[in-house]
Order: sequence, then structure tokens, then C-alpha cells
Amino acid sequence: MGSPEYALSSLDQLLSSSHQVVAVVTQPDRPRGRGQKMTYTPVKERALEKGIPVFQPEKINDPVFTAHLKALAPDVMVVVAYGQLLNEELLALPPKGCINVHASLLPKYRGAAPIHWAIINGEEETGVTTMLMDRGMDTGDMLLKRKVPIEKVDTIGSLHDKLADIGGELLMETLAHLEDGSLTPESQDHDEASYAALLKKEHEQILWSKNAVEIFNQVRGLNPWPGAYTEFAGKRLKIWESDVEDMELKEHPGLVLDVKNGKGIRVACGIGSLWLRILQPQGKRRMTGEDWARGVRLEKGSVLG
RNA sequence: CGCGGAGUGGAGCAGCUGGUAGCUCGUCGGGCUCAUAACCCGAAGGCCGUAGGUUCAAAUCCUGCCUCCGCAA
Repeated sequence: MGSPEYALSSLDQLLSSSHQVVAVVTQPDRPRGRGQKMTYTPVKERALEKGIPVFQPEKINDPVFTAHLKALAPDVMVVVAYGQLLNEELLALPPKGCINVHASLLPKYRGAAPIHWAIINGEEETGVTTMLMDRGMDTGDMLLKRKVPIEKVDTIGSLHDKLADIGGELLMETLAHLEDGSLTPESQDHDEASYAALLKKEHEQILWSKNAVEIFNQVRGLNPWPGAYTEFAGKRLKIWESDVEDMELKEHPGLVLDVKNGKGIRVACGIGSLWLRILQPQGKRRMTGEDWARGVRLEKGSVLG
């Protein structure tokens, strides 16, 4: 069970292993994107390619669907970023249990957007944890865990890909150990738990009063999706890449200090300043900071936000 | 038919109450300077996304099509 791209690596590794994938469960097709076209989840597309039966229940806990699953008699159920919580009956269905692959070092960053938040918060390492699921949101007993350092150049995109691959590998290991019974589930220290909430618009807006490093982390933590934004002349301006210039300066937050070819636009933060290298105005494509500055005739002394 | 923005010299934009195009940057050449991504002088480079229509005349008005993008999901 899974839906987004993050689950693909796990699915691929399962498919190319000796394990038999009897069915794939993913979120229902929804109209999305420009034009509201019905779209399949990445997991569904891959499953269709491979000829695996796909199920897309509106509500996974629907008794009718539970009966379907039961009929398939899976040894184990694997859940990777599926998007719905399973009830007791489902959790108890497979004899070997339900395994979840989560992109954080539990009990930290339980929830919907663990990778984003690890970067936004400036963490230096994160990882992947496999666990035996229970009723809660990522609260089950842990099986295997692997750490991954977060590099300064990592974005949500690059880290997501790394963690997806590692998630797949860890899943294979977990399944192998599960078969020979050589795993000891370890309960989570719930007092240490933290949650990575679903990203909302407010998390995407840049508050220039924050310090330069915080904004830098926010920018890369939201690249390539959904993007951190500020405003100028009443329009949204997404910031895709930035560089910390200094951590000393204290100027009016959002003030444009400089525009330089090869560097972008230097903007004052609460503490320090940032070069905005790549950005994207509403309705336009991505461009360098200096290109944009030329187009809008931006001058030193303008204020963003 | 979810809402909306945009396609103009290499780049980002202006021009769009119609009369064959301008700005900033870049590029090339020259100059200044100890030097420079700084400054000065000069040059090259555009059939204005595409197909048709209106008109004496369209980048500018109308229609179809293609492409890119933001929002919303």
C-alpha cells in the first residue's frame, strides 16, 4: 500500500525480489493539476505497468474492502506513504503483520511530511525506520532503522530520493529478517516523539524576520515542492535557491541590498542576509534573481514580502 | 470545459487607444585602469509562438491552434 513517488522504490524492490506481490492498494484517482485531469498515483501507474492488481478504496477500513483483502490472504502487508490509517481488523489480517516504512528516525518526525521538516528545521541527520504498525500515526514498534546525513546542498528533492531508495532497501532487509524471526521489535519512546505536520500555505511563506540560515533551510526544504514564496508588488514570488551571505547584518527584513550577476539578489533577513539565486514569479518560469530584477526594474531599497 | 498569467534580438522585460520595435543585462570590438565582474565609446543580433481574418497599414484589433507557467486540487 502506498501512493506517492516515495513509495516507488520500495515497490520496485519488492517486485524484483522473490516476494510475491498479490495486490497493490493506493489512493483513488483524483482530478488534479491544471485542467483537473484525472490522475493516477505513481504507485498505480507502476503497478499497472507490471500487471499487478490495483485496489483504490475510498476508505480502506470499509468492511467490504477488508473482505476483499482477506480473500487475497497476504502473508504481510507493507505500507509506504499510503495516506490512510488502517483499523484493528486490517492490522490483524496478515499473519506476519503490517510493516510500515517511514522516512525519519522515529520517534522523531512522525506524520505526513517528515523529510520536509527535517530540512526546514536544519537537522543534520535523518533516516528511515521500519516498524510494525499499530493504530496510531507512526507509533508502532520499530524494527530496523538507518541514519542518513543531511548535506547542506540537500533539498527535499535530493533527500527524498535518497530516503526512498534506502527505504526500499530497509524494507527488503526487514522482510528477510521477518521470515527468519531474527528481529526484535523495539517500542518507541513516546516522550521523545515529534510530529511533522502536513505542509500548509503558511509554512511556505518566507518571513524575512527570521534569520538567514532559517530561511535558507526553508527554501531548500521546500524545493522542488511546493516551494517557499515571498511577495513583491502584490504577486507571489517563489524562491528556489538561495545562499547565506552573512549572519551578522541587521537591516530591515526583506530589504534589497544588492543585485549582482552570478549571485542574484541580496536580501536582508532578521539576522544576516541571503542571496536569492533562482526564483520564479507567478505565471512565469524559473529564472535567476538578477534576470528577474532586470525585468521588474528592481532597485536597491525595494522591500520583499 | 476549475481559475488565471505569458509567448518580442542570447536572457529578463517595455511597447499593444494600429503606421515595420525600445530598455537593462549578456556577446563582440575599442578605450580607461596596477587591476576588475567597475567605468567610457562603438557594433552585431529580432520575418514580434503559429495559421488565418479585419485594414491603405498590425508586435499592436478579432478567431483557431501550439507551447510555457502560477493558483486550486
